[in-house]
Amino acid sequence: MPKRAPSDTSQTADVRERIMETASALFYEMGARAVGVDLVVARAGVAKTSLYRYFRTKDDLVAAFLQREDEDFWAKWDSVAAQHPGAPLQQLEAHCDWIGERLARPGYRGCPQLNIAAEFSDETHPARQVAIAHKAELRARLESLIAEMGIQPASRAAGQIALLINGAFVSAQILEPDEAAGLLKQAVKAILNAQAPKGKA
Amino acid sequence: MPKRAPSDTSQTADVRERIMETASALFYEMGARAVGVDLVVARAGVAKTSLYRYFRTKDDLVAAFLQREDEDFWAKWDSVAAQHPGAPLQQLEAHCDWIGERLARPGYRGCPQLNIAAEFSDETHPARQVAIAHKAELRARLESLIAEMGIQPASRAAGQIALLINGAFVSAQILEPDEAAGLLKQAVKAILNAQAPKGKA
DNA sequence: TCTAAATGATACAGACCTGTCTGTTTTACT
DNA sequence: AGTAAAACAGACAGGTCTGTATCATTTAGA
Repeated sequence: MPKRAPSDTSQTADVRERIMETASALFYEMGARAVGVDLVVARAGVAKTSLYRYFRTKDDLVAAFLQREDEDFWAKWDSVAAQHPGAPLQQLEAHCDWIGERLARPGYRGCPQLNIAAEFSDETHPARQVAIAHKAELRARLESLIAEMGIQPASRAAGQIALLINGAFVSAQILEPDEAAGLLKQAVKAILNAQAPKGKA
Repeated sequence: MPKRAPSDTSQTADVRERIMETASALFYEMGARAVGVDLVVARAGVAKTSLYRYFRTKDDLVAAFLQREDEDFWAKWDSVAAQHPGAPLQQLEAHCDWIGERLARPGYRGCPQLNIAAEFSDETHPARQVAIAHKAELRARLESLIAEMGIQPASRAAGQIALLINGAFVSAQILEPDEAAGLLKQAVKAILNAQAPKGKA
């Protein structure tokens, strides 16, 4: 008596992919430490042996979750940037817009990278490496955008805006979420205007 | 054979206080979920029964930890503010200074309130209430400082600076820590100048 | 000094966790 | 159709966790 018809519809999805999706949702919603592998496999409708075939340990699964979030984030970033080619200021504003949009989503619970970094203090944890790389990448992308605007030193303004973005991530769940979006955008403008040699806001 | 002489020196400290101090250090350093009560009592040199006499559950101990951090934070805030009576701008700058100093301390691992909020997703968790109240208090204090400066609307600039401060907290452990301090201070100035009707930076 | 409260030491219950093992069933490919 | 890989199902080991129960010991006050 199989619990599900063998060639059921819609469950043709890769087993690995189903595990990833379920684990991602659970880890983000409840925190990685609060979610056991038994819950993941139960929710995913998958055997525990399958999980451990694709992921050596639970820590690896957590790292894979962050890696996936990282890729999704930059894919979105790239697609938004592509809508304003050669216009760094418009790009930055557009990024603030979609990021701000996410902050106001129901169930928003902060930046996954920051949350996992808060949960796992061990510097050598595989997921922490992903988080650090992610934040370095954010910093680098902001810096090149700002350099494109002709603002000097680009590193300083980029760092300030990185502070603002990370601050918006963590503040959205503590303060009113829809407020953070507006604050972020206004503050970014203020930072840019303060540093710009030729202010053309 | 008692492991410690009964009236030993320096251990006359309250049992409850010894538990609080040990738990605070461990929770902050490793994360509350990663620290078991057995580790706390072992480090504190205290019986588990004593812990459960003063704290009904571990969650209560976590909440007490955050409460204590909250009180220490505002005590420091008040003492710094008292050094610049009637000078809100100097106060805000001084706050940026000591906060920036903390970010660069060895072993800095972010804002305890934000870390615990990231670890415990349950909205009803007692510690989460403390964290939310703490961040609301930060926002309120910033707002009154900025209103004192004559900047309108105070709420907006306060929100932007709250974003910056929270961003500095979480970014310090990801980026270079001593950099965050400078970025914070510069960015706060930029925000103030952008909003001030009469800029006297 | 006597007594009551506080503390210590430790075992324990019950639950949960990660990761493995075994054996069966389903899928996919030839 | 036949075969090998993949997936399922479920038990299980070994550990950790929270919270309680038991009993000895120490402290503090009358």
